[in-house]
Amino acid sequence: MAPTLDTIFAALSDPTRRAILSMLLEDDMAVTDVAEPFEMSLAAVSKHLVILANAGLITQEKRGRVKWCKLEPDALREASVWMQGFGQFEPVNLDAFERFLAVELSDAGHREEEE
Amino acid sequence: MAPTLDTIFAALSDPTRRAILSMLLEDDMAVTDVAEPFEMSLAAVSKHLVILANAGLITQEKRGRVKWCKLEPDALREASVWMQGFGQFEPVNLDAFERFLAVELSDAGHREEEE
DNA sequence: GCCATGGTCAACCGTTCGGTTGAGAATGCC
DNA sequence: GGCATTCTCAACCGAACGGTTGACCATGGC
Repeated sequence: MAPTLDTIFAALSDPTRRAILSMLLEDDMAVTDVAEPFEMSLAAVSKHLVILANAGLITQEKRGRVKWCKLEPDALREASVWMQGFGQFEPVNLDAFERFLAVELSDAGHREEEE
Repeated sequence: MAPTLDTIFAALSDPTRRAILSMLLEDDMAVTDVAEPFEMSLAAVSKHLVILANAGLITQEKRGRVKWCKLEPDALREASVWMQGFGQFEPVNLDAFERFLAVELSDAGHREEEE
């Protein structure tokens, strides 16, 4: 499948997949190792990895019986460029990034109601 | 509903909703006017607008019997900041932005197969 | 008051999504 | 060869998604 904005944003919309991307920031990993911290089956994680690969966000390379997963930030750039059109974002704010990453990893989604 | 990375990226994953955002770049619009160019019911577009509003990407304000939709780029900034962690993106490349926007608006998703 | 306009709600429908389980292919080890 | 390890495939399941239609409020114009 070809990466498109559809597939990229859809891939990013799932917290498990974003967590996987965060893990791959540190280093390349085998599928089994990616799956280890998650409370779901290996098959489920394998499917998530396929979705990330179809979106172009990772690549997978098989060496022996181990399949290595590698982050591919270029696809994110495509989506980022699209988003840039909507707000003249100021240059990267790494403080804010770490803040959001922390929220994300410690179970996001629990904020006050709005409207 | 509170905007989260989940809801923001999910909202952005649909081409109709991205097209709506592009339209709202130019000016605020009434729901009926937003719906006009799409080949789907008003109710369907209204649902899309609710999803965009829940993601914090737009706000809706009712004046008289007309409900005005307004782009809210701040939510995009949140997602953008998250993405920045994955690639040290160089400063905005507007040529690339226009290229992708053109692809998007002229019916995206028809590229060659990959792997 | 009456009617047209603007928009949402509720019910429904087919498809996709995120997960499970069980089987099985491919590789590495001894 | 035989067995454990790594990973995918296929079938299934319930929930969510993207759309429809029809009923229905609420507002504005006359």
